[in-house]
Amino acid sequence: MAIDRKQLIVKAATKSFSLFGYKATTMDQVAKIANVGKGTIYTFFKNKEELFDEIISSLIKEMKSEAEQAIDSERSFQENLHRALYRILEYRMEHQLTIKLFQEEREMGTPAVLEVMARLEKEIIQYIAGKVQTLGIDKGEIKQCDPQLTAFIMLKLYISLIFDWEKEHPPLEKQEIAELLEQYVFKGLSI
Amino acid sequence: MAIDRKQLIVKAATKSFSLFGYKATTMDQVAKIANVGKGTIYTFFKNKEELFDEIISSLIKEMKSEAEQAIDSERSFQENLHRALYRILEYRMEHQLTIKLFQEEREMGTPAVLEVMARLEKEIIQYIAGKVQTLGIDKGEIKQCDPQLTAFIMLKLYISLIFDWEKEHPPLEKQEIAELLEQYVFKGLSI
DNA sequence: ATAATGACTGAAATGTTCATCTGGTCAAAA
DNA sequence: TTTTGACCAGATGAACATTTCAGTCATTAT
Repeated sequence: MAIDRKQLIVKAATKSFSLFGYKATTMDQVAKIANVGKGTIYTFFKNKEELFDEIISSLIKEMKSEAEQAIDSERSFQENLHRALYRILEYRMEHQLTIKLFQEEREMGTPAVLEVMARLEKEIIQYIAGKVQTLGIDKGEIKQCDPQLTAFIMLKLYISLIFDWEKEHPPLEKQEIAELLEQYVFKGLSI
Repeated sequence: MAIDRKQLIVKAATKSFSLFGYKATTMDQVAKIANVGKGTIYTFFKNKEELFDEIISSLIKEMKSEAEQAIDSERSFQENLHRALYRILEYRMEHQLTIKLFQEEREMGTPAVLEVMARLEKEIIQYIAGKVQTLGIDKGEIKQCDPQLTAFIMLKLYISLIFDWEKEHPPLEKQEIAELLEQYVFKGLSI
């Protein structure tokens, strides 16, 4: 069977988006890296944005899978929530694609990138909200609360503590953040 | 005695910054509104940025004064913290100058504005941290905790709940935010 | 004397022009 | 039927021209 051209294209595009960002990646460039004609890309994807979206969907899937691996049914809900959130934000800090896109969002405000980053955040909150419901509320580990709002607050809190705090102060260790989560959120939520 | 030219200039500049933002305000414009020669401005202020800084210093003073008025020694620390923070963010939403500058920060990223907004945030955190120490810790109303970190978390939490949450959901009422503060932070801090 | 002024200056921002680039198409080739 | 790259219209940005503006200082007013 012939080589899987679609996969070649996706790989090439991922590489280029990671290296140069969304805007600075040209379809000619993607075609060249993938060793296909430019027209071929358009037999698999309606346009540049759809190609981008498909890559982001994979990214989201992988992030969820990473978070899922961080969860350990032997541990408490609180520990697991911390581990999942921390894993997600670590993932964001470790991967060239998310770093580049985050930078492009702040520095250039490319609309397609803004859109996609909003979707990413929404999906993370959705995922965390699910865990708050199933691991926290359903299992009786925490009080009744709005899972959406709780997930939203948790994510914002983590982003503030990891990314904003260190703009003016020495960065917080993973352990310190876990303790803050305990101190500020769980003492209020636990039964 | 002759008219107070310095005050005229400050008033004119405040008006222009509020209406057009920092970048779009010209010194000629300020001079014209103030009915003084442009050179006169430079007898009172070294440059445009120093004039801006003086106006921001007044703004900070007024914000603190507003917050101070919201605090009522009869009430609990928790209530007072909520009232002070909410008052500060209300102030930011109500005043043309802060609205305009916030917009200029996001949309244009004018360096002088970024700088000044960072100072504003720092001063708010400093102020709140002081209240956490004197009203909370010293009076024994809450546990020992890092006042800086607590103030930082509180402010970020409030900004998220007031400004970010409503990007995707119906806005939260003042009362709801107070309850979230109670639920997520105070249950963990109170003795 | 001192205080106030606004015409002036150079640097930086902005507008304009035009050649190049790029997302997307489609007729031809494989 | 699938793949391709030459082609097109609109977007982009480099190069240059023009305007704007923060800040100065010689002159004027008090």
